[in-house]
Amino acid sequence: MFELDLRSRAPVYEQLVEKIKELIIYNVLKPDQQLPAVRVLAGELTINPNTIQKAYRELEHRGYIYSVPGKGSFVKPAVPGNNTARLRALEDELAKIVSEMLYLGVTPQEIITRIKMQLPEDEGGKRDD
Amino acid sequence: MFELDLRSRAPVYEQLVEKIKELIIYNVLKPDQQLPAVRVLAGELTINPNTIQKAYRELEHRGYIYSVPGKGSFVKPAVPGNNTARLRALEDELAKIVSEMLYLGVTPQEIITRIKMQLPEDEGGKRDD
Amino acid sequence: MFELDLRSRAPVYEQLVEKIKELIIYNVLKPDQQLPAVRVLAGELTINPNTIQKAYRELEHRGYIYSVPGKGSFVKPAVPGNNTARLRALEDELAKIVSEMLYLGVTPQEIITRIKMQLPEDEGGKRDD
Amino acid sequence: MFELDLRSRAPVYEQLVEKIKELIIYNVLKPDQQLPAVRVLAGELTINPNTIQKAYRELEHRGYIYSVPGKGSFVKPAVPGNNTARLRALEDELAKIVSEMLYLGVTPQEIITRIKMQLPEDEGGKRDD
DNA sequence: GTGGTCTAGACCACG
DNA sequence: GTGGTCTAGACCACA
Repeated sequence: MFELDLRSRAPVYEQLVEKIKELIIYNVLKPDQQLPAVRVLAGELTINPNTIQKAYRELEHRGYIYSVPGKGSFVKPAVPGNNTARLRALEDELAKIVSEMLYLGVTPQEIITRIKMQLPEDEGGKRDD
Repeated sequence: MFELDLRSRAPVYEQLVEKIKELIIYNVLKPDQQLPAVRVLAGELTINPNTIQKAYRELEHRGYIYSVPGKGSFVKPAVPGNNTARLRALEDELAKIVSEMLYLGVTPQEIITRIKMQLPEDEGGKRDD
Repeated sequence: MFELDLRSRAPVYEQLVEKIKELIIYNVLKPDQQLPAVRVLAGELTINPNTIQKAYRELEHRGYIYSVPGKGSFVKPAVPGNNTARLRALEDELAKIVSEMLYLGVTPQEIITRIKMQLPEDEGGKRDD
Repeated sequence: MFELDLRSRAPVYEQLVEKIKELIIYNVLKPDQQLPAVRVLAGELTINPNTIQKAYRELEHRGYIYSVPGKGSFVKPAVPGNNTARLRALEDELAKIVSEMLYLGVTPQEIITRIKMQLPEDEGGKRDD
């Protein structure tokens, strides 16, 4: 499914949160799809089940998944317009990154160009699903 | 100068690093400008001088400031074109943020518009110095 | 493991950095081998654990080791071809040393001979691992 | 005569010692040649005369210059065969550098080649004087 | 048990 | 007066 870097300073559970969050954002894990069971994933990654559980708990807390007791954990569908707080945080981060690129000497045109490369075409603007 | 969140999970010295880095990137602290003395800043923020020093040393390692023993700590002028590694990291972060904004329902046009608002105008677009 | 000179002008943590770096370079400490725990080494050398940690962090910054919180500190395998800056610095040092040897009356042949003695043989010249 | 980096972490007097030592080693300052007077050099470099004096004292201590009270400081001629201690130290440094180059992936042939480039021709082996 | 953070307080070198 | 070093000792997160 993905790989962990056990040498990283980042705690394993944090890496898990980030990886799974990415899979959700990139639409690899679809809305309402079930996540691997804690013990299964723990077996595959050969890490402690408690660590998986901590990651799932954190993802639930951040609003990316929901858990049904006795059933498992599932991807929570994004509700457009209901995440103004998160969006504001993202804009702050984006502002910081853009500022740092300017500070490092990247021209405004360059920045726009690089961002456009990461966006889907204007016509339709479909994501891969 | 700025505020710290002593209850945050992030270490105090890391918060310091981030805050000061922002002040440098946003050009509030100009190149070669002297930073507050270790003991002075420690007094203002009511934290231990060692913590300030740890932050300053970290900033020095990351290339944002330089410290001269007996003289003080100063903002290091950026050297354009000498930070390819940092730029690659920034692009990765940027890609992740853009993806998450798309995931949350922001349209590509919106994203471009908001970024352009943060860029200086092409004609005479100097930053505040 | 090694000895420190507490009366030296060089800070204790710097001496530690140099000694450990040597052990890594001379392949006494092998890649991914675990270093002594901070508290253990502090006990053996009868110096403060914070001083050890400062040395370890410095070694991490310089790319010789990596530390995983809760796990320990380990020797970082060298990545050939990714250290042009360090290599340039080494060549400068080398030039200075060679010049001083010439100044002190050592002949060029002597210098070459002594260096060759330190190099592994071309055929089967493996270092001790 | 030369330049100092007032932004460097290295103390000014240490930089002076290194620079002057280099000038002697590279034979720019010839044996028994008089060094600039303390106050003159202090004026040229716009630093404190005490700093110059400290550097001169250090150079005298290390055997590179000698001072005649009331006359000034002069370059001390090197006496071949009378510096075994210094030579041993240089060989240690050289061994360390060679080891680090090997560690960083430079081949033995490369190392020999680079050192030979810094040596005068075998025939005669004259230095620029 | 590991590395990491933080404090309180002393001492040093530099200019 | 500046940054830097070091100690002693407490507490925390992670796995």
